[in-house]
Formats: sequence, C-alpha cells, structure tokens
Amino acid sequence: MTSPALYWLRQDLRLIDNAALTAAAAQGPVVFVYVLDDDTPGEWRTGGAGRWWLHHSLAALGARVPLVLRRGPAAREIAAVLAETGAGSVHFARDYAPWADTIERKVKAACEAAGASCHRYGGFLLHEPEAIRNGSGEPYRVYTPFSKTCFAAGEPKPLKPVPRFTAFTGAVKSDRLEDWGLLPGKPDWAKGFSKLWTPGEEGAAARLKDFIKTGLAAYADERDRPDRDVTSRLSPHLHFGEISPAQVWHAVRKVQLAAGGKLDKAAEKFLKEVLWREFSYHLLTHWPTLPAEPFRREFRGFPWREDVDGLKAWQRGLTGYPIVDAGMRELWATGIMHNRVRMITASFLVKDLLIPWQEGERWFWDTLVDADIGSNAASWQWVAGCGADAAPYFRIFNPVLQGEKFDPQGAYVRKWVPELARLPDAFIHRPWEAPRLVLAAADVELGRNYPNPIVDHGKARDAALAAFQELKGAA
DNA sequence: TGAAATGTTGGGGCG
DNA sequence: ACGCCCCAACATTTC
Repeated sequence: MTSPALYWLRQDLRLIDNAALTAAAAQGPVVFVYVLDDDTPGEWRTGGAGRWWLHHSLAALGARVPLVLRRGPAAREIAAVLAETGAGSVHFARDYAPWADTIERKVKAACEAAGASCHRYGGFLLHEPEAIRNGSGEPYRVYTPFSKTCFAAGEPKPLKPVPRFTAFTGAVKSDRLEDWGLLPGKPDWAKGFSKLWTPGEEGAAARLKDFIKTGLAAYADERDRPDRDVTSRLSPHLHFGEISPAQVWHAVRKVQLAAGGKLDKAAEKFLKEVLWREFSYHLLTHWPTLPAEPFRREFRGFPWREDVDGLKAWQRGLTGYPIVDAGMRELWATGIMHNRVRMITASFLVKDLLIPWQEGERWFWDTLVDADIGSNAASWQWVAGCGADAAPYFRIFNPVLQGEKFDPQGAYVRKWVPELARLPDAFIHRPWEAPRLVLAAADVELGRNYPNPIVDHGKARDAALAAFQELKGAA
C-alpha cells in the first residue's frame, strides 16, 4: 500500500493549475493541510477582512475535499500530521513574503527529521523573481522595462488540469473552522461582503468569466472610473490563490486572439495590471524591507506628522472631501476600493495629512479582502514617492479635480456618502463652495451631517512641498 | 497612473 | 486704421 502524500496549502486554495497538488496526487492519497498563522509575524497575519475571506474560501474548498486544519508554527504542525498519517512526502507552493523563507526552511528540516521528502514548487506568480533580470543581471527597479521583459518571456506554462487523486481518509486531528474565529463577532462589519463576493475556486472562475464577458471590452477606456463596473475584482481570488495568474493570463489572451480589434488595447491594459502585481512581488523578493522601510533611503528623514485625529477621520471617511470619504467607506463596507480611488485616498493621507505611509499600509492590510503584502507595500511607496519607480513626490492629487474628472456626475460619491446624494453635480465634489440655499435644499449641513474639510487642500499641498524641500535640504 | 505656475498666442474691445 | 490691453486657450515648465 502506498503511503499518503501531504499537500500543504498556502496561498493556493484551488485544485486546478496546481503543481504541488499534482505532484502529491502522483505519490499517493493526499492529505490536505492548512496551517493558520504558521510563523507569520503578528503584524502581518491576515487582517480582519482577509480572515473573513479565508474562512469562506476554506469552507468552499472543505466542501470538496477533506481539509486538515491546524494552527501554530507550520514546522511543528506538519511534523505532527506526518506522524499521524505516515505520509512520505510534503508538497507545497512557494510564498514570497519576507518571513516565508524561514518558515519553509523549518518545514523542510522537520520533514527531513521525520524521514519524509519535501518539495517546493513555484508560487503564485507568472515568473519566479530570480528569472526576470535586466541586461546587467540585476532585478528591475522600473516597471516599464520589467513589463516588456515579461511580455517577451512568452506565454506562461500551459495550465495543469485538476489531477486525479484520492483523498486521505484515515484519522487525523483537525481543528474546526468555526473555532478559528475568523469571522467578525459583534458588530458584524462584514454584513455587506457576502452580497458582493463568492470566495472559493468556483466563485473565482465565475468572476473571471463575467469580467471577460462584461468588463474587458470597456476596460481600457473606463478602468479609471469608479462609477463604472469594468474592473475585474479578481484581486482577492488571486490573493488566496483560488485562481492562478496564469489562468487569468491565458483566458484573456484567448479572447484577445479570437476577437482582436478593440479588445487588443483592453487586454493589453489589463495584462499590464496583472504585471504590476508581479512587479510588486519581485520587488518584495529582492528588497524584503519593502513593507517597513522606504525603498529610497533618503525618505527615512522625511518630516512625517503624528495626527491621531486626522488618521481617524481618514479611516472613517470623514475628511470632508467627498471622493476620499466615498473610497474609505466603500473599503469599510465591501473590503475593496476602486484602484483610482485608492490612489486618491492614499495621496490624501500621505500628502495632505503628512501621515506616514505605513499607517495607511496597516489600515489597508486590515480592511482589504485582497490585502497582499507585495502589492500593498509597493503601492503605498509608489504614492508616497519613496518607492521603486514611484510617482515623484511633488505629484499631489487634488481630490476635487480627481473627483470631477473620474466621477463626473458624482454617482460614486452619492452611493457611498448618501448624506450628499441630493447635492447638484456642480457641488458634489466641493460641498463647501455650495451656496447656503443649495445646501439647505439638499439637506446638507456642513459641520453637522457632513464634515467641513479637515484641511485646506491648497495649504496642505504647500506644506507637503515644503516638507519635501526640508528633506532635500537635509540630504 | 498630476497640478499649479508660468509662458505664448491670437482674437476682440477700445481709445 | 492702428496699437494697446485684456484674457481665454493652449503649451511649457516647475514643483
């Protein structure tokens, strides 16, 4: 009788296109093991919104295959499951987080001590970070040449089908998912999540199909419009590996080749966004301090401010700038925020309030269902101007102009900031300029049912530029 | 994957 | 008729 093989689930909660599972299935009956909170440092454990997602994703997968759920250091738990099942090998996909390598080494050591072989496979990227280098053999620090090299590297490997496997059915200890407390208690802030999301491999596949059918054609022209519905919303599915980036890539390529014309531009734009995710993770792999420290070292001396009230107003969507508040409330209500609005809200925190980007990074980590250590760190540094290939610091978003440009009728603001819903278009992004009578007709009382702007953007901009000058002077 | 400040041009009002 | 000024509208530079 063949001994079972242990498949250690990481951020790959799916059965299709799964090298580790395919290899495990070839060995013998598969023991599916998920370990919560392995040895991830406390501050980077899956945040609140992510834990909601994780619960439902594990529930969805657990309905298809028997899952062994464990909690604690991965090496200890894997060793225990090896002992309980007599499995002869362990298979898992690589993680790129800065702490992952240590965890994976400990698992390997534990396997060796138990006399089991240990196999690591490629992770949740299209290309391994070691494989994409510039002419001088260095990792890229600039996105555009990076993306060109990725496109030139050819199509990702063909997808692996769901392998034929038998699931291990012997006795193994497992936690109960309900006991992990991944779902919010009271108040249940995730009430609105289930209307929008279907975690799990099937939900991910359906989302991809729907995006290609209804969003992709308009993607190139409308992807910056938060009042439209053309973005893929695949990010949380990708984060938990319910779908692989290669699946997404191949699916988009397929319709691009079949339809051509307008879809060419749209598909190209979309695949470039997939490559931003890729770029972020490559940066993280080569510069593991990315989540904590500015990539451009001179920014270590930046005169950030401590502003508890400002941070709180930003988090709660009470800054008095409608597009900022709409974004922060969308995030809280749904676990996601439109990409354009992420840039606007992030710019506001970092440039208008001069609050350290790490504070924003932390908040997004806790509230986004797609919170992803690489993309989150790289994107915050991009906005703050201290990242690799970042926006120059002096590129400061004006929340009024951005709102008027990308949400011209204010539909997005009206949806998420209902107290402003009755304002006419002309004032929806600048309520403080509305005449008294207009405000009264719309039932808006600034300072009572909607805040006055917590900062004057013009003055805040000047202060941000002055802070930047200070930094340059000190350098 | 900005925005504001500054510079340039050209049409029209007007002395 | 002419020059002058004002100021959109657009382009360029600067932050």
